Amino acid sequence: MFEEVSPQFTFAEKEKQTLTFWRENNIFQKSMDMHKDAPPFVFLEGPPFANAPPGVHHVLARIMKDAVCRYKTMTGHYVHRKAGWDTHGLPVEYQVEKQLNITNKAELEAYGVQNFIEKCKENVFQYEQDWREMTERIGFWVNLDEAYITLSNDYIESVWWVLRQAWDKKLLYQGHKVQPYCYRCGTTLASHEVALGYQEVADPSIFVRFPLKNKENTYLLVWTTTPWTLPSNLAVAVGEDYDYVAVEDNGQKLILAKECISSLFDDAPPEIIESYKGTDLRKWEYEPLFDSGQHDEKSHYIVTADFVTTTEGSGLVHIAPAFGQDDYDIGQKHNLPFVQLVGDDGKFVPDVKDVWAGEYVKDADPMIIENLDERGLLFKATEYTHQYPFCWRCDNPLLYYARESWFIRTTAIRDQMQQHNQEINWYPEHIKDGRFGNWLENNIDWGLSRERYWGTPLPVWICDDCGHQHCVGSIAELKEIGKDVPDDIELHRPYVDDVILTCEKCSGTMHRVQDVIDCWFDSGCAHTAQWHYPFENKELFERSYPVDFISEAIDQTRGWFYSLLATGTLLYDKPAYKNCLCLELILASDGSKMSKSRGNTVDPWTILNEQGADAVRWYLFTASPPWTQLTFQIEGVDEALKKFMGTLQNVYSFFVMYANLEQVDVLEDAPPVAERAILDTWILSRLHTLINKVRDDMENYHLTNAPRAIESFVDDLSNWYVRRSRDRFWGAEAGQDKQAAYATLYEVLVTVAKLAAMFIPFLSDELYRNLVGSLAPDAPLSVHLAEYPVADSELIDSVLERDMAFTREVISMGHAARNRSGIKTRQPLAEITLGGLSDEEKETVNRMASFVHDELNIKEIVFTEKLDTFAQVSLKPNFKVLGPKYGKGVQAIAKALATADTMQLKAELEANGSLQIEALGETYTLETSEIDMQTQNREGFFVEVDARKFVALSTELTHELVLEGMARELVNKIQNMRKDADFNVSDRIKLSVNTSSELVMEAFDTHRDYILAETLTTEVVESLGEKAFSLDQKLNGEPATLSVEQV
RNA sequence: GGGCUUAUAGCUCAGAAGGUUAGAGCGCGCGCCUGAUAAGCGCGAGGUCCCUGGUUCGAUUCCAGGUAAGCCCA
Repeated sequence: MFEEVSPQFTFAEKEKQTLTFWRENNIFQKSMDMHKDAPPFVFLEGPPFANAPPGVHHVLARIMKDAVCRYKTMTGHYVHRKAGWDTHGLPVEYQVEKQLNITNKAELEAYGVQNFIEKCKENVFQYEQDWREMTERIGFWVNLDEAYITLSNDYIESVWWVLRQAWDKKLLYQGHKVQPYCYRCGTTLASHEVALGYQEVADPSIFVRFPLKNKENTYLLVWTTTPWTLPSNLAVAVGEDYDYVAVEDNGQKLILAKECISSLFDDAPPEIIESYKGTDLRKWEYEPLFDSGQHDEKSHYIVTADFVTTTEGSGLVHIAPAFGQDDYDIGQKHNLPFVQLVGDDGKFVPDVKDVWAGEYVKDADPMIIENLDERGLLFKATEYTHQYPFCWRCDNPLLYYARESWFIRTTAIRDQMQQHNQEINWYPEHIKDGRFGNWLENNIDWGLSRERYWGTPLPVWICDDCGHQHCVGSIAELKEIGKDVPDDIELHRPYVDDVILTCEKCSGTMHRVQDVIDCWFDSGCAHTAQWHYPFENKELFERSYPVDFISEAIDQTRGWFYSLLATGTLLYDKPAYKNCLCLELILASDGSKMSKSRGNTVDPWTILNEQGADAVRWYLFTASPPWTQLTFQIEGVDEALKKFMGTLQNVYSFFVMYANLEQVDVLEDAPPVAERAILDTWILSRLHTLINKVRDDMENYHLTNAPRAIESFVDDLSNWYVRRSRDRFWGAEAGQDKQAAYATLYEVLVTVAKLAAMFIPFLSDELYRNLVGSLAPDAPLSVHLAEYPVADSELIDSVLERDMAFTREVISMGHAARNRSGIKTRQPLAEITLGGLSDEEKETVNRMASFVHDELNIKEIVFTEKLDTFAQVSLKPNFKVLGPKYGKGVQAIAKALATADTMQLKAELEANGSLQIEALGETYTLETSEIDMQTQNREGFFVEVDARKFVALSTELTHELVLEGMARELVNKIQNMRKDADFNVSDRIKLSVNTSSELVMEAFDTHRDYILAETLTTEVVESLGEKAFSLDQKLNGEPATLSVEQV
């Protein structure tokens, strides 16, 4: 006996019971342990931040990971699932600053770095409990208790080791990086913060004459909107392919882009004296406008650059490498000196001898403009309105500013990274050579350092005396060479800042650089640091690198996908991962981005509590491929629940209900498949085809096609197999066919539970445990400990599947014809006529005739060749065949066929196997295979026509048919009364029929046995007492009073 | 401004190595069935396959250029 399936339940409630079962029986752990010695499939969890509650997009990522890991487990792999947490970085610092009402570094230092760091540690795990609960509730199996945490000493030590490897390979260096910097807060800003603070402002827009060397009275006309950067000018950039001219202006020669003339000389166009290409100007030298100091490197000459435009300005761009990324890159490329005349405080340094020394740069703008004007170098000064970033905290304008930074020289390993990228399987594939490939191609060195507090400290110490630098690679080394290092040193600021080393060169005192590192470097070391390699777990690490599978959202191309690959390449010269499933964003139901500020986010808990985890999982798996954007619709979750899970649940409860009621032993006496009914062999064939399909999709990480195929199978199972087999389960006598039906449905349900286990782990397990656990106590406890199904090719009969599909198509057309005729299905009809079928198709219909009879309630199937009596016939060329053969002629043939006498051509074709037709003065001979015969609807609503066949209904009713229809009407009415009266399905009844209609009486007498059997009537009586359930009915228009009562 | 992606029915999505009647589910309308009831089934009405050019006998599909949306970068 199976456990009864109660009709009163919610999936969400049942899922909670399943969670308890898993927990109490350690199913997750067992599913890993049982494969301890199996080939490993290595999964690496991208560590989330737990300082905000999880959202639906996290649910998406987690179930994708889960499905792959579960699948791999069930197909016999050892899948270790270690969780991880990302913990360092600016977002945490800002949250803490906000809490403490700290607005700049000075306030923070005053509060105390140590206190601050302790607050950060608390903040990081603020929502850990939420994450744990969500993770468990959605059925994401990952081991949270052995999670790697990027703030742990072990993790940091491994990251230090990685940095040391880079150092030893000369890939870690100090340089400059242009960053948006707030002089008031004393900090650089991350890009997303910059995006917060754009405002429209008016800045000066000036055109300056730069006197050329060796060309008398000739000036470059240079544009800038930041006069304060002019003292740091070191070059002028032009566009390589632009046209430049020298024009005559008040006795001077000015050089500018030809296209800019009109915007700069509105009144009278000046005379053009000479013309050049951008490349011609290259290396021309000019006199510095201001004293920028003495340098070894050459400076103040023209270079070419691709960012120069002529839509604004003059086509000549002033370059100050200290203030702008483009400028900085130019400086690097041309080996310009580095001139930084502005200090951390946003003011000109005292070295500047001009009047603006010590002035805040923006305040110095007018002074500089005035100075240029006095010297006759100012051509034009106006204002320029544009978007400029301001500090989102203090509202001061940001300065783009080259700051001392530490870099990883990723450009040195770019070729290897590109090569490794080619070895990675990307899903979807276009990421490889698209977004990710492009990113690698344009790779620049990784700006690693952050002038902040909460992060992995950069383990570089510098000698105060001689400037010697040393990178520490382990705690042991730190203790060995550091002075008085506490035994339990914590590798965070401010604790490591206190460690002092002795310089090996000059015995001087070495202090650590103040920076921490980019937290993307932390998570990028996960493949190594999660094991505390190389200090521990050597073997484990070696077995786990590269990892088989990672999956995160697409924004990680520049984030984790990149950082893993970069560190992996740097350390081991191997790709860090083999398969990467790249997820897209989830949009809100209105198609816009989900964000807290818009208030259109979806709280996963609402859904988990109402519809449950399986429903939301199924929705996310099937709605669209995870790499396309999904517009999240709650209705979609409902649909998944009703459409798919409801259907599966119904089939399951149908099976359990009747198996228990009929006391069938499904495992005993199961007949060999070959001896089962055609429906059984058909559904088993479909099942095994499905197994192949699902496995194939899963091997290719297509997590959408697989469940979609399962859904379509379950639909067939319910709406064809069970529907057509219903009476085999409860009407038939015990015997081989009944056994076959039960055995088949049992096998199918158990297999579907296994097939779908990685998508709907809860419902699958419930089905499995009841169906298998009840009968086979030795079987695995849970579906998640079972082996994944393997297709038996012996059971696959593709011809049968095709034939069944064809039969259902014919039946569907029959339904349509019945609909048109308006005669309800309960009324039997004498015959249907089928036309346009090939001999093979006729044979198929004959073989499947019983389905057609039962579904359409007709007595006979007739075939006809006379298409034209029922449908309009037209002939068209088979374009696919004739197109390549005749080219242009094919259109003429089509025209000729359309205008010719169709019936005559058809006769010719049938007689000769070919026909002749004239088109464009040529005669073409066309074989049967080169012609498409198409049918269209002719008058009359009882015929259903598709492209090449039709189904016609005979609507004439004989007296016998009317009686039979009335008998079925009686059965229908009585069944409804049974239901209305709340009888059990197996209750036997007494029945009385009182009617003045002779037709009803005759039908009742004629079909008495049938009616009694269908309605479980054991006794027909004249009348029933008051207890009986009684109703006046109209039966096909005839009056009758029916009464029923339980025996 | 650059790169990548997407655009098919009211909504969510399939699809076609280019072939002349483009599919499904939901929703809507009509009907059926009910010994599966959080029911179920059938049928129907819904489409310039984003736009403009090009290649081709033939383009919604391939190419180019737009437009719109999203992400990333500047």
